[in-house]
Amino acid sequence: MPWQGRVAFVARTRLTAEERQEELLDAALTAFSTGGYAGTTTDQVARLARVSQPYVIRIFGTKQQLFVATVQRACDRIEQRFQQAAAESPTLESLGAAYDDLLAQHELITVLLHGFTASADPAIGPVVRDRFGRIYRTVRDLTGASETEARDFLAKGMLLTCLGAMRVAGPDQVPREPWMIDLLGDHEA
Amino acid sequence: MPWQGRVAFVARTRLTAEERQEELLDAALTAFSTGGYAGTTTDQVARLARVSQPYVIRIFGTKQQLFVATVQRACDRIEQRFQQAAAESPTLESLGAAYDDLLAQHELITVLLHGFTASADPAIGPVVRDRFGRIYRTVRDLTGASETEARDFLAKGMLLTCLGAMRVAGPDQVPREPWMIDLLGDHEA
DNA sequence: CCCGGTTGTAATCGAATGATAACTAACGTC
DNA sequence: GACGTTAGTTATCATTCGATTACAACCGGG
Repeated sequence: MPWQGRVAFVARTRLTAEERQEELLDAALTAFSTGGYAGTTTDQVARLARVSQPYVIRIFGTKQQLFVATVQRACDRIEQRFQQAAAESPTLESLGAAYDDLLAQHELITVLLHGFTASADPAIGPVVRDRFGRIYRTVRDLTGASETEARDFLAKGMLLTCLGAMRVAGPDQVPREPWMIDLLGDHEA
Repeated sequence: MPWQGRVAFVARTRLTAEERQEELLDAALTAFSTGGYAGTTTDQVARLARVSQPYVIRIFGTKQQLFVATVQRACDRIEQRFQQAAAESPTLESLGAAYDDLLAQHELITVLLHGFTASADPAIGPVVRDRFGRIYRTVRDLTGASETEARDFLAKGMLLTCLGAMRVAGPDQVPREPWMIDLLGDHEA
C-alpha cells in the first residue's frame, strides 16, 4: 500500500492559483515577519501554507519576488486600515489608534520594518521606498496633517515599530522594565 | 615551489588575538550593517578583515556571538558619541546633532536597527533590549530631558534610522523625492 | 637553540537552501 | 469518456555556509 501516505494529501482541497497565492501570502507574512527576508526559508513558508516548497517557487518565481509581494500586501493592508480609521474620524488621533491595532497584530508592521532592513537589495529598496512614501502621503491626505505633524506621527510610529520588533510592544511581550513603560507612554499595546 | 602562493600571507602582520578581534569587529560592523544578521556570512566578514573564515569562528565561537559583540560595540560607540556631545552641551539639541553625525556614518545606527529585527532570536533579543534601554537612560541622564522629551527624541531618531536603512538619509543616498524632503526636515544628512 | 604557546591557514564536512525537472492527479469541456 | 489544462507533488541538484580538524609558521623564554 504505497498509497496511505498520500491520503492526507489527496484529501486536501484544490485551489485556483489565485486562491493559493492568497494563502501563500498569508503564510509568507507570518514567516517573514519573524525571520525577515534572509532569515526565512521558502520551505518555512511552504509548511505554514501546507504546500510543497517547489510550488511556492513556481507561483512566485523567486524568494525575492515572494518577499516583495508580501511587503506590497502588508502596505496595502496598512493603508486600508488607515483609510478605514479616517472614514470614522479623519484625525491623527484616529490613525494613531489604528496604528496601535496594527501593532497589536504585529505582523504587518514588522514585515514593513524587515522591508526597511532589506532595502540594500536593489530589487527591494525601490519598492519599500515607494510604499513608505505612499504611507506618508496617505496620512497627510486623510487627516490634512501638516508636514511637521505627519513627520511626528510617523516618528512615533517608527519608535513603536522598533519596540514591537524588540517584543516590547505588541503580542508575546517580554517582562516590562521601567524604560519600556516610559517609552510606551499611553500605548498599552 | 609550493611556496610562492604563501608569500603574500607570510608578509601579513601578525597581531595579538585582542588586536585581531578589534579588526574583526570593524569588519563585522561594516558587513552586518549592510546585510543584517542572517544576510551576512562569516566569510564576508573574514574577507573584509583579510583573514580566513575559520579564524573568525575560532575567535568568536559562533556567528551569533560575533553579531552580539558587534551590536554591543556599536551601542558602546553610540553612547560614547552622546557623552561626548553632552560634554560640550548637555542638551537634546546637542545629542540630536550627534545623532545626525552617527547617521551620516551610517554603520553604527544601521547595525542597531538590524539588532532590532534580529530580536526574535533568544540570544540576541535580551542584549538588544538591554542596550536600547541603556541608550534611553543615557539620553535622559545626560540632558535631564523629561520622559516625554526623551521619547520624542528617540522617536525622531528611529524615523531617521529607518530612513537611513532605506538609503533616504545618510551616505549613498537615492535620488530625493518630495516626501523624503518632507520627512527629513532640517536634517540634511 | 629549541620548545611550548600563540596566531593563523587549508582542507573538508554536513546540513540547509533555492531552484529545476519530471511526473501525477484532478477538473472542465467537447 | 477521452483530452488538454491546471494544480500540485516527489526527487534531485548545485551551492552556500557555519563549523571542525589538523596542520604550519611565528615568537619568546630557558
